[in-house]
Amino acid sequence: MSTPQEVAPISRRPLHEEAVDRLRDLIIQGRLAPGARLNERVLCQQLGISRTPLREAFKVLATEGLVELLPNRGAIVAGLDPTRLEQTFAVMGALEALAGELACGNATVQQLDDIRALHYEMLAAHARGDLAGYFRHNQAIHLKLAEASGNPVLAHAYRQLNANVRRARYMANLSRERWDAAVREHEAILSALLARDAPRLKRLLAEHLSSKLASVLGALAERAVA
Amino acid sequence: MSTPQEVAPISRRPLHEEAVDRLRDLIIQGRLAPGARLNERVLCQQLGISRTPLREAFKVLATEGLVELLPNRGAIVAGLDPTRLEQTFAVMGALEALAGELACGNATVQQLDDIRALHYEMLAAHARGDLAGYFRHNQAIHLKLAEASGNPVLAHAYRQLNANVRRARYMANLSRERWDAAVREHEAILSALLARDAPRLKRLLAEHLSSKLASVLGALAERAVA
DNA sequence: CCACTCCAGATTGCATGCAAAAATTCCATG
DNA sequence: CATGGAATTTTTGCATGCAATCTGGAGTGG
Repeated sequence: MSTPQEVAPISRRPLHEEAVDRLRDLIIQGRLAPGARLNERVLCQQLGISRTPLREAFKVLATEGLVELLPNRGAIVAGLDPTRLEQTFAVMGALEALAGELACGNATVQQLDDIRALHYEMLAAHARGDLAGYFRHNQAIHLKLAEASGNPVLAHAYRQLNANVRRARYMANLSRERWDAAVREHEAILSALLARDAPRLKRLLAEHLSSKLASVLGALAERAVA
Repeated sequence: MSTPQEVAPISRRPLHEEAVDRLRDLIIQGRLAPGARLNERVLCQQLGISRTPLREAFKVLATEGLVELLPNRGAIVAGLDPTRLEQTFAVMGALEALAGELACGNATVQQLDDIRALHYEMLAAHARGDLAGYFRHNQAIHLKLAEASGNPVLAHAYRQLNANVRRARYMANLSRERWDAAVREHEAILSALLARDAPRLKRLLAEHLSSKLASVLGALAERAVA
């Protein structure tokens, strides 16, 4: 067996990839608000690149559903209405259920250990009241779970949908109660995963997702009023 | 209710979109074989466009998983190995199950009628022995089912994964037996959908997909040997 | 006061140019 | 004859230029 990844680690990334990652982060973090116009010249200067790679990045982000391309009128950050968010959660639910089921059968011990480690780091962030750190580790856990399914197609689809969920997350401030509850849910999820108890894991993941949706929608509604 | 689509039908599409569609069709139909190098200059001439929109199309197709970008070395058509295909089918299964369930609840009478009409057109193609026409209507039915879920996010994810399945379909010649069986399966699926019997529909869709996978894998293996 | 037209500036879509990287050819050498 | 490597050609990555389109506003007529 060869090691195809290791042979060429010294490679400068193309500018358009860098641009995609930078812009995606900006959108997810809400620093580029939904509906905001993406002026090519301005972004070119801010990113220090020319229009060609930037426009390529727009096309990629449009395919991912994070920006909307208006022909002859440029690009805007895609909107994020509650309806669309609910629809996204419904699909995420189906994917996460499958991921959990497969992970119970396919996850390596190494992967379970990784997830366990991330779980404790997440608990640490929670104890510290470090919301950003909590989000980061939380995301990492869910992503690792998708990867532990052993199905890269599934993991890829999950990651792509997840971008819009993360966006909502950044907008919606977590209440302390909901935060504590989420941590408890994660405890149960981890325990089911480590026991490789697929039916229980699927149920817990569905409940967790449903609580998350309710929380995000609630916070989003508050923000809409304010 | 307004008719937002009707207001601006007279719009020339951007060249890069046209290029994406053309290239995607070429890849799905196998006219651009897996692993084939995509030379920019050659394709520019064939499509009659310049390199800029073509390169933008490459980025989009790479995000869709149909082409692979090799930094500084151009683009190639993504490979299509049986493992990856199985993984894709697993995800499709989860999505189709959800789509079927939602469609039973949400499909409009109009949508059901559309699907029924497509079904009979598919039967006509089958009777005629018109394989291409059969595939086309078959695809349309599955896509309409995803749309009838009322969840556009789901429909979009389904469509994207479907590209690679269609690719395999084009490569794998259907046996007469399998073709007849598929038609019978579709009869049952349609009946369950019209009865809005979600549990039965989900089961039938899963069986149908599983048969399809077996058929495609079998044909692919034969081709690999030959 | 409103609506409508037309013009100037700004912005996008696409083509092309140029430098860097890769592929290929060709020749020299063991 | 195989092999290594340097020069040449090809190809890619990015920047920029130009034409088409859009936006905003001033001016005119209703």
